[in-house]
Amino acid sequence: MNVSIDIIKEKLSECGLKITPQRIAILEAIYVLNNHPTADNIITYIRKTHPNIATGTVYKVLDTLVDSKLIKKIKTEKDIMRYDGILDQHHHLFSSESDRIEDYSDDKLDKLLEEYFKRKKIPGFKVEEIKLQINGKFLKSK
Amino acid sequence: MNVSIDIIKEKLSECGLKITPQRIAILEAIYVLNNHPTADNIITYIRKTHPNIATGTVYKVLDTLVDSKLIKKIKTEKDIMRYDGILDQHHHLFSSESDRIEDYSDDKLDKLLEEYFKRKKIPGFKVEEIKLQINGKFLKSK
DNA sequence: ATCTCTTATGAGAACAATTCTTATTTAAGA
DNA sequence: TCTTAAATAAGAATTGTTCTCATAAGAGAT
Ligand SMILES: [Mn+2]
Ligand SMILES: [Mn+2]
Ligand SMILES: [Zn+2]
Ligand SMILES: [Zn+2]
Repeated sequence: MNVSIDIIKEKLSECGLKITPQRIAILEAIYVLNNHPTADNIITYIRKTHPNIATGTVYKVLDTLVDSKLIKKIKTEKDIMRYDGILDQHHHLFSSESDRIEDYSDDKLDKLLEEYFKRKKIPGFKVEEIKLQINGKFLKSK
Repeated sequence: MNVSIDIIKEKLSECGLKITPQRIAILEAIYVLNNHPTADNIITYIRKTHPNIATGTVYKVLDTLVDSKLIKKIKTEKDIMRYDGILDQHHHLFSSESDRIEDYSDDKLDKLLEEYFKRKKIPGFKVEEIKLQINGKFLKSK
């Protein structure tokens, strides 16, 4: 991902959020780190340039960004939250061997699912979003 | 769900696990509580009849049951693990307003996905399991 | 039924991720 | 520049979970 500081500022103010160095750093970290970082990944990253951002602030900002829909939380089986800066509809590949999570975009599949659920209603439930959780193994080499 | 103690014992020994009152109580609780209980839900439930099962034991047993594939963990956006005693392939409906999680089984959909991924290979990844995470709102009542 | 051995459990301390509290600082509009 | 509401730093507190270790209890062998 490649998002300039200016774009980040713009995103923040579009959401009616005050523009602070902490928020910029954290949102930028999520974009740079890309692969679904944990709060700790983000802290480690931003401390290199902003050594005095407090841990609590990072968690607070992450919450704010989630509430403002600038980022998303990812459901995992571990006691660690992970964050996603990519907002376009996509699914996730979860490694059954490691903590690796990769994006998987597939318009054709999304169409297929949309079609399917256009007919097949789920009684008593209003679908807002469908995400595939694809579990498996990544083959050799990164 | 309606599983007798005898069936539970059978399941345990099939997995080569010692049959203990704690394991029976916990597995039964998961079946009775049904809707994807937390460790705490399970503790509250079993304490009614087994007031002295230790908290640590419950977590230990849950781990064991997951390892033995008698139950499954459910990925959520919260810092609380949830467990599922239903092993047949099924998906989950996640409430965007509450912590409610309901099962959703759909053979036709599973067929469709299987078909789809028979052709469409994901490069560098070996799919083991595909689950839909269906987010939305439950409509009134229940 | 008893013995033996291994495994499971209870109690409570420890831990890691996250949240909360409070004094201080800062962004942004007036 | 002034004002004010909102954000942050620091560190304590909480929560869900894991760990440690002494004791208890399954289960196969006798
Ligand atoms: Mn935790
Ligand atoms: Mn926690
Ligand atoms: Zn993603
Ligand atoms: Zn389920």
